[in-house]
Amino acid sequence: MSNHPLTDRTGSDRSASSAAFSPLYQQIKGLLLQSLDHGEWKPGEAIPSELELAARFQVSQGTVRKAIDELAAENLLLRRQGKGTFVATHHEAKVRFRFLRLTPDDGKPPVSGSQILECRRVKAPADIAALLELRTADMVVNMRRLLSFDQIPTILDDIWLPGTVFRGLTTESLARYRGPLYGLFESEFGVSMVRAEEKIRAVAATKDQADLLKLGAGGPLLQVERVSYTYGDRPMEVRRGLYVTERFHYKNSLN
Amino acid sequence: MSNHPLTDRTGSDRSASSAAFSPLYQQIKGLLLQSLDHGEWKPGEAIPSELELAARFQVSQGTVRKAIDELAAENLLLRRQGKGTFVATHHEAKVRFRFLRLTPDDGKPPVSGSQILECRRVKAPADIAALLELRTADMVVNMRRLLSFDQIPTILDDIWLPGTVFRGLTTESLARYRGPLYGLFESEFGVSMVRAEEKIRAVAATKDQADLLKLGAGGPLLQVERVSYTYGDRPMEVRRGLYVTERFHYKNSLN
DNA sequence: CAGTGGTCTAGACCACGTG
DNA sequence: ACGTGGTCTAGACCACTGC
Repeated sequence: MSNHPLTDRTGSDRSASSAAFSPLYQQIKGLLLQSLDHGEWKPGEAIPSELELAARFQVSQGTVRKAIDELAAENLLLRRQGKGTFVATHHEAKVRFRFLRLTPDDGKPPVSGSQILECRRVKAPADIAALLELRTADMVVNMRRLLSFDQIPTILDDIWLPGTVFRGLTTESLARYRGPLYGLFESEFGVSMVRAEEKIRAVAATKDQADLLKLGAGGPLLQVERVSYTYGDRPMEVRRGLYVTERFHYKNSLN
Repeated sequence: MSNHPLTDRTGSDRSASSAAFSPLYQQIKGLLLQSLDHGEWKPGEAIPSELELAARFQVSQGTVRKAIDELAAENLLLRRQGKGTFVATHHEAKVRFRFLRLTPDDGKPPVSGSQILECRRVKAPADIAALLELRTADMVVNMRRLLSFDQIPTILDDIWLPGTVFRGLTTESLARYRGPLYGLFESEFGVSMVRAEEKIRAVAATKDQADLLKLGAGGPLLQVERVSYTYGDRPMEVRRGLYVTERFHYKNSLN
């Protein structure tokens, strides 16, 4: 059988063993990613069945399956036997802790509350601009909030978002919203967070931080700097969090 | 075609849709895990080819492949096209940072040094015994060490190991050894660390800790409590590390 | 050139969820 | 009863490694 019409994967017709070789299922995966990015299927919705996709891309079901397998392994898609394959969403109880790794020491799920301290539009500081791949002249949304668990102030977040994407994000709209922030980003701004990188340090609380977190000044805090990415590894959020780790800890698994 | 002879996967011959259903490839995976655990193939060695394993287990190559795929995804096996499939080992430069997530801020790989402070055999304290699934009467090896990067003291480790498994581990044998500790565990004690769970906190340094780490007392430290597991999720190490995060940070990826 | 893992296909049957 | 994803098989061919 000759090469698949999708693309000539090797560069010449009959396997010249040349530069870039991309398996068919990777190309399918790329096409699926594009459809997800373009919003052809929204978070929470089902994508077409494997057989439909196989017909659409003119490949076998097995090849589509392998592409979907990888996207499911990366948590972009969710397979449900008998029902279909669904676009991952942050509007789900079980997914709530995919990005928040702070866990109560005693395991009891806490009652959480959020207080918006500030939300304004400013010119991007140099470090934030670099992380978000913007120019320093570009506008960003800067928001600060205090999260409490069981009424105890626990997380102080300082969040930066690209201004052109997150127009209309205000203290009021934030205060009205109940649920995870990434759910709001999905529904209101069409931004799906797909992956994040965190850098973690121990720092001493400043006076201001200590006051907000009801702590002694100089007390130890876990500093978590996060950059979150949408489809295509485009950075969409910088978040600097300060965690009080007296009744909670940051949980991580190593494989 | 009737059920596979390995086990009757459904409980009755013709799919009674009953309690426990385990796919064939999961059973194969279990058998491979057993062989790994029993040391049939040692770390760094190649396991038999997919076709050989298929013949041995009387299944198709595709089924063996799927079992191996999962073990490779869990980093227990390592596939190398054209060469074979190998048992993962901690004796490898590229695997050195699978468990150590502390990374230099500037990205330059540091020169590392290790100093053994103490190594003794004691009765297991209650908390350690619980984590290692031992009785408090059982003996454990307790070792403390100081790791330096670029001559700067950076990590203070307090390590606990089950005494029956790690006989003959002494300050001298540790001092002689160059390389990652988990490599030593593999070669000398036949213990492969396969997975670990970490709980991370920010704490203030005590006087003793500050002295060893050349820090001001009360300074912030990253406290990392790790439990490491071998095959079969058997806990084999408890490690309490204190990290200085001035020039280094703990790196984590969220998916 | 032979052997290994990697890709792709086609088809059969199973388990799950929903009418 | 039907459609979905999940398992299993058999066979062909490709890419990589080493003799």
